[in-house]
Amino acid sequence: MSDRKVRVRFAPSPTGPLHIGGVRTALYNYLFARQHGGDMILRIEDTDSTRFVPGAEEYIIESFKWLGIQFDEGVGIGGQYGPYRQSERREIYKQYVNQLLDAGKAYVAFDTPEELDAKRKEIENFQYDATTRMQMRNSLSLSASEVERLIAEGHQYVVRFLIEPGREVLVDDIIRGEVIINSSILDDKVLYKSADQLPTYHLANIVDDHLMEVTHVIRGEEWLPSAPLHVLLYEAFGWTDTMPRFAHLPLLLKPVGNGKLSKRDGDKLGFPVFPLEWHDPKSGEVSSGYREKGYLPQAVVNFLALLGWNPGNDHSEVLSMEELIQLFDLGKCSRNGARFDYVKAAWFNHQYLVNQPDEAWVPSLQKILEENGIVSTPEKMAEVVRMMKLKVIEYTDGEGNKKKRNISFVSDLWPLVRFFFVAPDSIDREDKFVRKNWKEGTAAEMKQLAEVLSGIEDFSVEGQKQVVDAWTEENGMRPWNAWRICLVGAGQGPDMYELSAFLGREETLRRMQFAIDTLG
RNA sequence: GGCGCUUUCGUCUAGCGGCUAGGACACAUGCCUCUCACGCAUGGAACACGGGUUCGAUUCCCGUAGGCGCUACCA
Repeated sequence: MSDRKVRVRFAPSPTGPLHIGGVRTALYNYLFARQHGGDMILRIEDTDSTRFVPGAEEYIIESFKWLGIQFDEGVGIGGQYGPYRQSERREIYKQYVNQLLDAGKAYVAFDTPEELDAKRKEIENFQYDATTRMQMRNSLSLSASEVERLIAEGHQYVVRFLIEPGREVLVDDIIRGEVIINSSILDDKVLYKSADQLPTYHLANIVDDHLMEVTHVIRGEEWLPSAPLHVLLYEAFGWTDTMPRFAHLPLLLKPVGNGKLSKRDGDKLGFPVFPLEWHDPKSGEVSSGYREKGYLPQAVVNFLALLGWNPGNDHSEVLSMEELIQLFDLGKCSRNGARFDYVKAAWFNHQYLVNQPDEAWVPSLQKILEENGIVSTPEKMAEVVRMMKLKVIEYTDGEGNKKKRNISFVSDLWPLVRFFFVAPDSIDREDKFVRKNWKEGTAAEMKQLAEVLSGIEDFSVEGQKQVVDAWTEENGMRPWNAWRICLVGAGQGPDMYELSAFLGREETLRRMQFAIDTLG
Protein backbone atom coordinates (compact mmCIF):
# COMPACT_ATOMS: atom_id res chain seq x y z
CA MET A 1 0.00 0.00 0.00
CA SER A 2 2.95 2.25 0.58
CA ASP A 3 3.34 3.39 -3.01
CA ARG A 4 -0.32 3.97 -3.65
CA LYS A 5 -1.62 7.49 -3.78
CA VAL A 6 -3.49 8.37 -0.62
CA ARG A 7 -7.22 8.34 -1.18
CA VAL A 8 -9.78 8.82 1.57
CA ARG A 9 -13.51 9.19 1.59
CA PHE A 10 -16.22 10.71 3.69
CA ALA A 11 -19.40 8.75 3.23
CA PRO A 12 -22.46 10.13 4.99
CA SER A 13 -26.01 8.89 4.76
CA PRO A 14 -28.53 11.45 3.62
CA THR A 15 -30.81 10.83 6.57
CA GLY A 16 -30.85 14.35 7.96
CA PRO A 17 -28.51 17.21 8.76
CA LEU A 18 -24.84 16.42 9.13
CA HIS A 19 -23.98 15.89 12.78
CA ILE A 20 -21.03 17.84 14.16
CA GLY A 21 -19.24 14.55 14.91
CA GLY A 22 -19.50 13.70 11.24
CA VAL A 23 -18.01 17.06 10.43
CA ARG A 24 -15.01 16.22 12.56
CA THR A 25 -14.59 12.86 10.87
CA ALA A 26 -14.67 14.59 7.50
CA LEU A 27 -12.19 17.18 8.73
CA TYR A 28 -9.71 14.54 9.86
CA ASN A 29 -10.04 12.82 6.50
CA TYR A 30 -9.43 16.14 4.80
CA LEU A 31 -6.39 17.04 6.89
CA PHE A 32 -4.91 13.61 6.30
CA ALA A 33 -5.53 13.70 2.55
CA ARG A 34 -4.12 17.20 2.13
CA GLN A 35 -1.05 16.45 4.18
CA HIS A 36 -0.26 13.48 1.98
CA GLY A 37 -1.19 15.16 -1.26
CA GLY A 38 -4.00 12.68 -1.67
CA ASP A 39 -7.61 12.76 -2.80
CA MET A 40 -10.75 13.05 -0.77
CA ILE A 41 -13.99 11.59 -2.02
CA LEU A 42 -17.55 12.46 -1.09
CA ARG A 43 -19.69 9.37 -1.37
CA ILE A 44 -23.35 9.33 -0.49
CA GLU A 45 -24.40 6.11 1.22
CA ASP A 46 -28.09 6.02 0.52
CA THR A 47 -28.63 2.28 0.63
CA ASP A 48 -31.41 2.59 3.16
CA SER A 49 -34.25 3.83 1.05
CA THR A 50 -36.55 4.01 4.05
CA ARG A 51 -34.47 6.64 5.80
CA PHE A 52 -33.81 8.94 2.88
CA VAL A 53 -34.51 12.58 3.68
CA PRO A 54 -34.87 15.07 0.84
CA GLY A 55 -32.48 17.99 1.04
CA ALA A 56 -29.97 16.18 3.22
CA GLU A 57 -27.46 15.68 0.42
CA GLU A 58 -27.59 19.35 -0.55
CA TYR A 59 -27.21 20.26 3.08
CA ILE A 60 -24.08 18.15 3.38
CA ILE A 61 -22.49 19.72 0.33
CA GLU A 62 -23.33 23.24 1.46
CA SER A 63 -21.95 22.54 4.93
CA PHE A 64 -18.54 21.58 3.62
CA LYS A 65 -18.51 24.51 1.28
CA TRP A 66 -19.07 26.82 4.22
CA LEU A 67 -16.45 25.08 6.34
CA GLY A 68 -13.81 25.26 3.64
CA ILE A 69 -13.43 21.50 3.32
CA GLN A 70 -13.01 20.72 -0.35
CA PHE A 71 -13.55 17.35 -1.93
CA ASP A 72 -11.59 16.27 -4.95
CA GLU A 73 -14.23 14.00 -6.35
CA GLY A 74 -17.63 12.64 -5.56
CA VAL A 75 -21.25 13.69 -5.54
CA GLY A 76 -21.55 17.20 -6.88
CA ILE A 77 -18.00 17.17 -8.24
CA GLY A 78 -17.67 14.12 -10.44
CA GLY A 79 -14.61 11.97 -11.03
CA GLN A 80 -13.29 8.84 -12.66
CA TYR A 81 -14.69 6.40 -10.13
CA GLY A 82 -18.37 7.31 -10.19
CA PRO A 83 -21.20 7.14 -9.73
CA TYR A 84 -20.66 8.26 -6.16
CA ARG A 85 -24.20 7.80 -4.97
CA GLN A 86 -24.65 4.21 -3.85
CA SER A 87 -28.24 4.01 -5.01
CA GLU A 88 -26.87 4.46 -8.53
CA ARG A 89 -24.49 1.53 -8.18
CA ARG A 90 -27.02 -1.28 -7.81
CA GLU A 91 -25.71 -3.26 -10.77
CA ILE A 92 -22.16 -3.14 -9.49
CA TYR A 93 -23.15 -4.53 -6.11
CA LYS A 94 -25.29 -7.22 -7.67
CA GLN A 95 -22.31 -8.42 -9.62
CA TYR A 96 -20.10 -8.66 -6.55
CA VAL A 97 -22.75 -10.32 -4.46
CA ASN A 98 -23.07 -12.97 -7.15
CA GLN A 99 -19.33 -13.43 -7.11
CA LEU A 100 -19.50 -14.25 -3.41
CA LEU A 101 -22.49 -16.52 -3.95
CA ASP A 102 -20.75 -18.41 -6.74
CA ALA A 103 -17.66 -18.86 -4.63
CA GLY A 104 -19.76 -20.28 -1.80
CA LYS A 105 -18.75 -17.46 0.51
CA ALA A 106 -22.28 -16.22 0.86
CA TYR A 107 -25.68 -17.82 0.77
CA VAL A 108 -29.30 -16.88 0.32
CA ALA A 109 -31.69 -16.93 3.26
CA PHE A 110 -35.47 -16.90 3.18
CA ASP A 111 -36.22 -16.13 6.80
CA THR A 112 -38.54 -13.16 7.02
CA PRO A 113 -37.97 -10.31 9.43
CA GLU A 114 -40.95 -11.58 11.41
CA GLU A 115 -39.49 -15.06 11.68
CA LEU A 116 -36.20 -13.61 12.84
CA ASP A 117 -37.91 -11.47 15.44
CA ALA A 118 -39.74 -14.51 16.74
CA LYS A 119 -36.48 -16.41 16.91
CA ARG A 120 -34.84 -13.62 18.88
CA LYS A 121 -37.68 -13.64 21.36
CA GLU A 122 -37.60 -17.40 21.65
CA ILE A 123 -33.85 -17.74 22.10
CA GLU A 124 -31.91 -15.32 24.22
CA ASN A 125 -28.95 -13.82 22.38
CA PHE A 126 -29.94 -15.48 19.15
CA GLN A 127 -27.36 -14.96 16.44
CA TYR A 128 -27.49 -16.05 12.82
CA ASP A 129 -24.16 -17.88 12.63
CA ALA A 130 -22.42 -21.25 12.32
CA THR A 131 -24.25 -22.58 15.34
CA THR A 132 -27.74 -21.71 14.13
CA ARG A 133 -27.73 -21.31 10.38
CA MET A 134 -28.59 -24.95 9.66
CA GLN A 135 -31.81 -24.56 11.60
CA MET A 136 -32.86 -21.63 9.47
CA ARG A 137 -34.32 -21.49 6.00
CA ASN A 138 -31.47 -20.87 3.63
CA SER A 139 -29.54 -22.33 0.75
CA LEU A 140 -27.31 -24.18 3.17
CA SER A 141 -30.08 -25.98 5.02
CA LEU A 142 -32.46 -26.40 2.09
CA SER A 143 -31.98 -28.58 -0.94
CA ALA A 144 -30.93 -26.96 -4.19
CA SER A 145 -34.27 -27.74 -5.81
CA GLU A 146 -36.15 -26.30 -2.88
CA VAL A 147 -34.13 -23.11 -3.07
CA GLU A 148 -34.77 -22.91 -6.78
CA ARG A 149 -38.47 -23.39 -6.21
CA LEU A 150 -38.68 -20.71 -3.54
CA ILE A 151 -36.92 -18.22 -5.75
CA ALA A 152 -39.03 -19.14 -8.74
CA GLU A 153 -42.14 -18.62 -6.67
CA GLY A 154 -40.95 -15.15 -5.92
CA HIS A 155 -40.14 -15.53 -2.25
CA GLN A 156 -38.03 -12.69 -0.98
CA TYR A 157 -34.58 -13.52 0.24
CA VAL A 158 -31.46 -11.87 1.55
CA VAL A 159 -27.86 -12.74 0.93
CA ARG A 160 -25.83 -13.51 4.02
CA PHE A 161 -22.08 -13.65 4.44
CA LEU A 162 -20.84 -17.08 5.45
CA ILE A 163 -18.63 -16.53 8.44
CA GLU A 164 -16.17 -19.26 9.15
CA PRO A 165 -16.03 -19.65 12.94
CA GLY A 166 -13.00 -19.94 15.14
CA ARG A 167 -10.68 -17.61 13.27
CA GLU A 168 -8.63 -14.85 14.83
CA VAL A 169 -9.25 -11.79 12.75
CA LEU A 170 -6.70 -9.02 12.93
CA VAL A 171 -7.70 -5.41 12.48
CA ASP A 172 -4.70 -3.14 12.23
CA ASP A 173 -5.86 0.26 13.40
CA ILE A 174 -3.66 3.34 13.13
CA ILE A 175 -5.10 4.80 16.31
CA ARG A 176 -5.70 1.70 18.38
CA GLY A 177 -3.03 -0.70 17.25
CA GLU A 178 -3.82 -4.34 16.58
CA VAL A 179 -7.29 -5.44 17.54
CA ILE A 180 -7.88 -9.18 17.40
CA ILE A 181 -11.35 -10.62 17.35
CA ASN A 182 -12.52 -14.21 17.08
CA SER A 183 -14.79 -14.75 14.11
CA SER A 184 -17.10 -16.96 16.17
CA ILE A 185 -18.68 -13.95 17.78
CA LEU A 186 -19.56 -12.49 14.38
CA ASP A 187 -22.91 -13.23 12.81
CA ASP A 188 -23.68 -14.03 9.19
CA LYS A 189 -24.37 -10.44 8.25
CA VAL A 190 -26.92 -9.60 5.65
CA LEU A 191 -25.09 -8.26 2.63
CA TYR A 192 -28.01 -7.79 0.34
CA LYS A 193 -31.47 -6.76 1.41
CA SER A 194 -34.63 -8.15 -0.09
CA ALA A 195 -36.74 -5.18 0.85
CA ASP A 196 -35.18 -2.59 -1.45
CA GLN A 197 -32.87 -4.76 -3.55
CA LEU A 198 -29.86 -2.85 -2.28
CA PRO A 199 -26.76 -3.97 -0.43
CA THR A 200 -26.24 -3.21 3.21
CA TYR A 201 -23.56 -0.78 4.35
CA HIS A 202 -21.01 -3.52 4.84
CA LEU A 203 -21.04 -4.84 1.31
CA ALA A 204 -21.43 -1.50 -0.43
CA ASN A 205 -18.70 -0.01 1.69
CA ILE A 206 -16.13 -2.70 0.88
CA VAL A 207 -16.94 -2.83 -2.81
CA ASP A 208 -16.83 0.93 -3.18
CA ASP A 209 -13.69 1.44 -1.15
CA HIS A 210 -12.00 -1.19 -3.28
CA LEU A 211 -13.25 0.12 -6.61
CA MET A 212 -12.51 3.71 -5.65
CA GLU A 213 -9.01 2.69 -4.56
CA VAL A 214 -9.41 4.06 -1.07
CA THR A 215 -6.22 3.66 0.94
CA HIS A 216 -7.32 4.83 4.39
CA VAL A 217 -10.65 4.43 6.09
CA ILE A 218 -10.97 7.09 8.77
CA ARG A 219 -14.30 6.79 10.53
CA GLY A 220 -16.04 6.87 13.88
CA GLU A 221 -15.43 4.33 16.62
CA GLU A 222 -18.94 2.96 16.25
CA TRP A 223 -17.56 1.03 13.27
CA LEU A 224 -14.83 -0.73 15.17
CA PRO A 225 -16.96 -3.75 16.11
CA SER A 226 -17.76 -4.41 12.45
CA ALA A 227 -14.21 -3.86 11.23
CA PRO A 228 -13.37 -7.60 11.51
CA LEU A 229 -16.32 -8.35 9.25
CA HIS A 230 -14.93 -5.89 6.76
CA VAL A 231 -11.52 -7.51 6.91
CA LEU A 232 -13.15 -10.86 6.23
CA LEU A 233 -15.00 -9.39 3.26
CA TYR A 234 -11.76 -8.10 1.77
CA GLU A 235 -10.42 -11.62 2.19
CA ALA A 236 -13.45 -13.21 0.59
CA PHE A 237 -13.04 -11.00 -2.45
CA GLY A 238 -9.31 -11.60 -2.55
CA TRP A 239 -8.51 -7.94 -2.06
CA THR A 240 -6.35 -8.17 1.04
CA ASP A 241 -3.23 -6.71 -0.50
CA THR A 242 -5.02 -3.48 -1.33
CA MET A 243 -7.13 -3.39 1.79
CA PRO A 244 -7.20 0.14 3.21
CA ARG A 245 -5.72 0.91 6.58
CA PHE A 246 -8.22 1.69 9.29
CA ALA A 247 -8.37 4.50 11.80
CA HIS A 248 -11.29 4.53 14.21
CA LEU A 249 -11.87 7.92 15.79
CA PRO A 250 -13.15 8.40 19.33
CA LEU A 251 -16.70 9.67 19.67
CA LEU A 252 -17.91 13.09 20.76
CA LEU A 253 -19.60 12.93 24.14
CA LYS A 254 -22.20 15.07 25.90
CA PRO A 255 -20.80 18.19 27.64
CA VAL A 256 -22.42 16.96 30.84
CA GLY A 257 -23.84 13.63 31.85
CA ASN A 258 -23.46 10.30 30.15
CA GLY A 259 -23.58 9.25 26.53
CA LYS A 260 -22.67 10.55 23.16
CA LEU A 261 -23.43 14.01 21.96
CA SER A 262 -26.97 14.39 20.72
CA LYS A 263 -29.16 17.06 19.28
CA ARG A 264 -31.01 17.33 22.58
CA ASP A 265 -27.84 18.42 24.38
CA GLY A 266 -27.54 21.35 22.03
CA ASP A 267 -31.14 22.36 22.59
CA LYS A 268 -30.76 22.09 26.34
CA LEU A 269 -27.49 23.94 26.73
CA GLY A 270 -27.89 26.36 23.87
CA PHE A 271 -25.32 25.40 21.28
CA PRO A 272 -25.73 23.96 17.80
CA VAL A 273 -24.82 20.39 16.92
CA PHE A 274 -25.15 21.00 13.20
CA PRO A 275 -22.97 23.14 10.97
CA LEU A 276 -25.90 24.85 9.25
CA GLU A 277 -29.43 25.57 10.30
CA TRP A 278 -31.67 22.70 9.34
CA HIS A 279 -35.36 22.80 8.54
CA ASP A 280 -36.79 19.34 8.81
CA PRO A 281 -38.98 18.74 5.78
CA LYS A 282 -41.30 16.37 7.65
CA SER A 283 -41.75 17.86 11.10
CA GLY A 284 -41.00 21.43 10.13
CA GLU A 285 -38.72 21.58 13.14
CA VAL A 286 -35.78 23.99 12.93
CA SER A 287 -32.38 23.07 14.38
CA SER A 288 -29.84 25.80 14.89
CA GLY A 289 -26.54 25.79 13.02
CA TYR A 290 -23.09 27.14 13.68
CA ARG A 291 -23.23 29.39 10.67
CA GLU A 292 -26.48 31.06 11.65
CA LYS A 293 -25.42 31.29 15.27
CA GLY A 294 -22.57 33.57 14.23
CA TYR A 295 -19.63 31.19 14.27
CA LEU A 296 -16.82 31.67 11.82
CA PRO A 297 -16.02 28.53 9.84
CA GLN A 298 -12.33 28.75 10.74
CA ALA A 299 -13.27 28.73 14.43
CA VAL A 300 -15.46 25.66 14.04
CA VAL A 301 -12.72 23.86 12.14
CA ASN A 302 -10.06 24.81 14.66
CA PHE A 303 -12.19 23.77 17.61
CA LEU A 304 -13.22 20.46 16.07
CA ALA A 305 -9.68 19.59 15.02
CA LEU A 306 -8.55 19.78 18.63
CA LEU A 307 -11.33 17.56 19.95
CA GLY A 308 -9.52 14.25 19.91
CA TRP A 309 -6.24 15.39 18.52
CA ASN A 310 -3.58 17.76 19.71
CA PRO A 311 -0.29 19.04 18.26
CA GLY A 312 1.38 18.36 21.60
CA ASN A 313 3.43 20.21 24.18
CA ASP A 314 2.90 23.93 24.48
CA HIS A 315 1.96 24.51 20.88
CA SER A 316 -0.50 27.31 20.32
CA GLU A 317 -4.03 26.02 19.86
CA VAL A 318 -5.11 28.71 17.46
CA LEU A 319 -4.35 27.05 14.15
CA SER A 320 -5.32 27.83 10.60
CA MET A 321 -6.38 25.11 8.19
CA GLU A 322 -2.90 25.23 6.62
CA GLU A 323 -1.23 24.76 9.97
CA LEU A 324 -3.60 21.95 10.86
CA ILE A 325 -2.80 20.19 7.61
CA GLN A 326 0.88 20.46 8.35
CA LEU A 327 0.70 19.34 11.97
CA PHE A 328 -2.04 16.72 11.85
CA ASP A 329 -1.08 13.20 12.85
CA LEU A 330 -3.57 10.33 12.88
CA GLY A 331 -1.32 8.31 15.14
CA LYS A 332 -1.56 11.01 17.77
CA CYS A 333 -5.33 11.01 17.96
CA SER A 334 -6.62 10.18 21.37
CA ARG A 335 -8.47 6.95 21.87
CA ASN A 336 -11.07 7.96 24.39
CA GLY A 337 -14.23 9.93 23.78
CA ALA A 338 -14.07 13.71 24.07
CA ARG A 339 -16.68 15.75 25.87
CA PHE A 340 -18.00 18.51 23.68
CA ASP A 341 -16.78 21.71 25.35
CA TYR A 342 -18.95 24.36 23.75
CA VAL A 343 -17.54 27.06 26.00
CA LYS A 344 -14.17 26.53 24.37
CA ALA A 345 -15.85 26.65 20.98
CA ALA A 346 -17.04 30.14 21.85
CA TRP A 347 -13.51 31.07 22.89
CA PHE A 348 -12.16 29.96 19.53
CA ASN A 349 -14.79 32.04 17.81
CA HIS A 350 -13.72 35.00 19.90
CA GLN A 351 -10.14 34.53 18.77
CA TYR A 352 -11.05 34.58 15.12
CA LEU A 353 -13.62 37.31 15.53
CA VAL A 354 -11.35 39.88 17.15
CA ASN A 355 -8.61 39.16 14.67
CA GLN A 356 -10.86 39.92 11.75
CA PRO A 357 -10.54 43.37 10.22
CA ASP A 358 -13.25 45.65 11.59
CA GLU A 359 -14.88 45.93 8.17
CA ALA A 360 -15.58 42.22 8.22
CA TRP A 361 -18.03 42.75 11.05
CA VAL A 362 -20.01 45.37 9.21
CA PRO A 363 -22.48 43.16 7.30
CA SER A 364 -23.53 41.27 10.42
CA LEU A 365 -23.67 44.41 12.50
CA GLN A 366 -25.76 46.04 9.82
CA LYS A 367 -28.18 43.15 10.00
CA ILE A 368 -28.47 43.50 13.75
CA LEU A 369 -29.04 47.24 13.48
CA GLU A 370 -31.66 46.77 10.81
CA GLU A 371 -33.47 44.32 13.02
CA ASN A 372 -33.65 47.13 15.54
CA GLY A 373 -34.73 49.71 13.04
CA ILE A 374 -31.46 51.57 12.71
CA VAL A 375 -29.70 52.69 9.58
CA SER A 376 -26.05 53.59 9.63
CA THR A 377 -23.08 53.90 7.30
CA PRO A 378 -20.34 51.30 6.85
CA GLU A 379 -17.76 53.78 8.17
CA LYS A 380 -19.75 54.47 11.30
CA MET A 381 -20.33 50.77 11.89
CA ALA A 382 -16.67 49.92 11.48
CA GLU A 383 -15.94 52.69 13.95
CA VAL A 384 -18.35 51.17 16.47
CA VAL A 385 -16.75 47.77 15.99
CA ARG A 386 -13.31 49.20 16.59
CA MET A 387 -14.44 50.68 19.89
CA MET A 388 -16.45 47.73 21.14
CA LYS A 389 -15.11 44.44 19.90
CA LEU A 390 -13.00 43.66 22.94
CA LYS A 391 -15.80 44.19 25.42
CA VAL A 392 -17.57 41.45 27.34
CA ILE A 393 -21.13 40.40 27.47
CA GLU A 394 -23.28 38.95 30.18
CA TYR A 395 -24.99 35.69 29.45
CA THR A 396 -26.91 32.99 31.21
CA ASP A 397 -25.34 29.57 31.36
CA GLY A 398 -27.01 26.15 31.22
CA GLU A 399 -27.81 26.24 34.94
CA GLY A 400 -29.34 29.67 34.72
CA ASN A 401 -26.44 31.54 36.31
CA LYS A 402 -25.46 34.97 35.10
CA LYS A 403 -21.95 34.94 33.74
CA LYS A 404 -19.66 37.14 31.73
CA ARG A 405 -17.64 36.22 28.75
CA ASN A 406 -15.81 37.69 25.82
CA ILE A 407 -17.70 38.83 22.83
CA SER A 408 -17.80 35.61 20.94
CA PHE A 409 -20.43 36.40 18.37
CA VAL A 410 -21.33 39.42 16.36
CA SER A 411 -24.87 38.91 17.55
CA ASP A 412 -23.65 39.66 21.07
CA LEU A 413 -23.03 43.24 20.07
CA TRP A 414 -26.49 44.79 20.13
CA PRO A 415 -26.82 45.41 23.86
CA LEU A 416 -23.31 46.84 23.78
CA VAL A 417 -23.75 49.19 20.86
CA ARG A 418 -27.32 50.34 21.36
CA PHE A 419 -26.32 53.65 22.92
CA PHE A 420 -24.26 54.64 19.90
CA PHE A 421 -27.48 54.93 17.98
CA VAL A 422 -30.20 55.41 20.58
CA ALA A 423 -30.09 58.01 23.34
CA PRO A 424 -30.94 56.80 26.84
CA ASP A 425 -34.60 57.50 27.48
CA SER A 426 -34.34 56.85 31.17
CA ILE A 427 -31.55 56.52 33.69
CA ASP A 428 -31.78 54.21 36.66
CA ARG A 429 -31.00 56.32 39.70
CA GLU A 430 -30.58 53.17 41.81
CA ASP A 431 -28.00 51.63 39.51
CA LYS A 432 -24.80 50.99 41.44
CA PHE A 433 -22.64 52.88 38.99
CA VAL A 434 -25.05 55.83 38.85
CA ARG A 435 -25.28 56.11 42.63
CA LYS A 436 -21.54 56.06 42.97
CA ASN A 437 -20.83 58.60 40.28
CA TRP A 438 -23.75 61.01 40.36
CA LYS A 439 -23.63 63.04 43.55
CA GLU A 440 -24.60 66.40 44.95
CA GLY A 441 -22.68 68.73 42.70
CA THR A 442 -22.52 66.54 39.66
CA ALA A 443 -25.26 68.23 37.69
CA ALA A 444 -23.48 71.56 38.08
CA GLU A 445 -20.22 69.95 36.96
CA MET A 446 -21.91 68.55 33.89
CA LYS A 447 -23.32 71.96 33.07
CA GLN A 448 -19.82 73.36 33.18
CA LEU A 449 -18.50 70.55 31.05
CA ALA A 450 -21.30 71.13 28.56
CA GLU A 451 -20.26 74.72 28.36
CA VAL A 452 -16.66 73.81 27.76
CA LEU A 453 -17.71 71.37 25.04
CA SER A 454 -19.87 74.00 23.34
CA GLY A 455 -16.85 76.21 23.02
CA ILE A 456 -14.59 73.62 21.39
CA GLU A 457 -13.90 74.31 17.76
CA ASP A 458 -12.48 70.95 16.79
CA PHE A 459 -14.85 68.30 18.16
CA SER A 460 -12.61 65.37 17.20
CA VAL A 461 -11.15 63.08 19.85
CA GLU A 462 -7.89 65.04 19.85
CA GLY A 463 -9.59 68.40 19.79
CA GLN A 464 -11.75 67.57 22.80
CA LYS A 465 -8.92 65.92 24.67
CA GLN A 466 -6.76 69.03 24.48
CA VAL A 467 -9.34 71.40 25.85
CA VAL A 468 -11.13 69.14 28.32
CA ASP A 469 -7.97 67.61 29.79
CA ALA A 470 -6.63 71.10 30.43
CA TRP A 471 -9.91 72.10 32.01
CA THR A 472 -10.13 69.05 34.31
CA GLU A 473 -6.55 69.50 35.42
CA GLU A 474 -7.10 73.15 36.19
CA ASN A 475 -10.16 72.39 38.33
CA GLY A 476 -9.00 69.07 39.69
CA MET A 477 -12.09 67.39 38.31
CA ARG A 478 -12.72 63.84 37.17
CA PRO A 479 -15.92 64.12 35.22
CA TRP A 480 -15.69 61.00 33.07
CA ASN A 481 -17.93 58.61 34.95
CA ALA A 482 -20.72 61.14 35.29
CA TRP A 483 -20.28 62.09 31.68
CA ARG A 484 -20.58 58.40 30.85
CA ILE A 485 -23.89 58.29 32.66
CA CYS A 486 -25.06 61.16 30.47
CA LEU A 487 -24.05 59.63 27.17
CA VAL A 488 -24.50 55.91 27.84
CA GLY A 489 -26.91 55.83 30.74
CA ALA A 490 -24.81 53.17 32.48
CA GLY A 491 -21.29 52.20 33.41
CA GLN A 492 -20.16 50.81 30.11
CA GLY A 493 -18.96 51.86 26.70
CA PRO A 494 -15.76 53.11 25.09
CA ASP A 495 -13.46 55.98 25.89
CA MET A 496 -15.54 59.09 26.49
CA TYR A 497 -13.82 61.31 23.96
CA GLU A 498 -14.27 58.66 21.35
CA LEU A 499 -17.93 58.36 22.17
CA SER A 500 -18.68 62.07 22.16
CA ALA A 501 -16.77 62.52 18.92
CA PHE A 502 -18.81 59.72 17.40
CA LEU A 503 -22.10 61.21 18.58
CA GLY A 504 -21.17 64.74 17.60
CA ARG A 505 -21.53 67.93 19.60
CA GLU A 506 -25.25 68.36 19.21
CA GLU A 507 -26.20 64.85 20.34
CA THR A 508 -23.62 64.92 23.13
CA LEU A 509 -25.01 68.12 24.57
CA ARG A 510 -28.57 66.92 24.19
CA ARG A 511 -27.87 63.74 26.16
CA MET A 512 -26.08 65.71 28.85
CA GLN A 513 -29.05 68.01 29.24
CA PHE A 514 -31.38 65.02 29.48
CA ALA A 515 -29.29 63.50 32.28
CA ILE A 516 -29.11 66.78 34.14
CA ASP A 517 -32.88 67.11 33.87
CA THR A 518 -33.66 63.59 35.00
CA LEU A 519 -31.05 63.13 37.71
CA GLY A 520 -30.92 66.72 38.89
C1' G B 1 -26.15 -10.29 29.03
C1' G B 2 -22.07 -11.05 25.10
C1' C B 3 -17.99 -8.73 22.44
C1' G B 4 -14.78 -4.65 21.68
C1' C B 5 -12.60 0.17 22.79
C1' U B 6 -11.21 3.31 26.78
C1' U B 7 -9.47 5.68 31.92
C1' U B 8 -3.82 12.20 33.52
C1' C B 9 -6.57 18.85 36.66
C1' G B 10 -14.05 20.52 36.17
C1' U B 11 -13.14 20.07 30.38
C1' C B 12 -9.70 19.20 25.91
C1' U B 13 -5.00 17.24 26.33
C1' A B 14 1.12 16.76 26.66
C1' G B 15 3.80 12.69 28.58
C1' C B 16 5.85 7.30 25.31
C1' G B 17 10.56 3.78 32.87
C1' G B 18 13.61 8.37 36.58
C1' C B 19 9.71 15.32 35.44
C1' U B 20 8.63 20.32 41.25
C1' A B 21 3.43 15.71 35.91
C1' G B 22 3.48 20.73 31.01
C1' G B 23 -0.18 23.63 27.98
C1' A B 24 -5.24 25.39 26.59
C1' C B 25 -10.51 26.45 28.10
C1' A B 26 -13.08 27.51 32.55
C1' C B 27 -12.48 29.46 37.59
C1' A B 28 -10.05 32.85 41.48
C1' U B 29 -6.85 36.98 42.74
C1' G B 30 -3.79 41.14 41.52
C1' C B 31 -1.88 44.97 38.09
C1' C B 32 -3.52 48.43 34.33
C1' U B 33 -7.77 52.05 34.02
C1' C B 34 -12.72 57.62 32.98
C1' U B 35 -16.89 52.44 33.12
C1' C B 36 -17.37 47.39 31.51
C1' A B 37 -13.56 45.03 29.38
C1' C B 38 -9.13 43.55 26.68
C1' G B 39 -4.20 42.62 28.03
C1' C B 40 -0.56 41.10 31.55
C1' A B 41 0.84 38.47 36.03
C1' U B 42 -0.21 34.98 39.76
C1' G B 43 -2.96 30.91 41.95
C1' G B 44 -5.94 26.53 43.05
C1' A B 45 -6.75 22.03 40.39
C1' A B 46 -5.18 15.46 37.81
C1' C B 47 -2.05 10.22 36.93
C1' A B 48 -9.52 5.41 38.92
C1' C B 49 -8.25 1.17 42.27
C1' G B 50 -5.49 -3.49 43.34
C1' G B 51 -1.74 -6.71 42.03
C1' G B 52 2.63 -7.77 39.43
C1' U B 53 7.49 -6.73 36.09
C1' U B 54 11.62 -3.47 37.44
C1' C B 55 16.80 -0.63 41.26
C1' G B 56 12.60 2.57 39.92
C1' A B 57 6.29 3.00 37.51
C1' U B 58 1.57 8.09 35.31
C1' U B 59 4.31 5.28 31.59
C1' C B 60 4.83 -2.07 30.55
C1' C B 61 1.55 -6.65 31.95
C1' C B 62 -2.85 -8.79 34.55
C1' G B 63 -7.25 -8.10 37.27
C1' U B 64 -11.33 -4.89 39.40
C1' A B 65 -14.33 -0.72 38.92
C1' G B 66 -16.17 3.30 35.86
C1' G B 67 -17.08 5.43 30.89
C1' C B 68 -18.20 4.65 25.62
C1' G B 69 -19.66 1.76 21.50
C1' C B 70 -21.60 -2.53 18.85
C1' U B 71 -24.92 -6.53 19.29
C1' A B 72 -31.11 -4.76 12.51
C1' C B 73 -33.00 -6.84 5.68
C1' C B 74 -29.76 1.38 9.78
C1' A B 75 -25.67 3.57 8.52
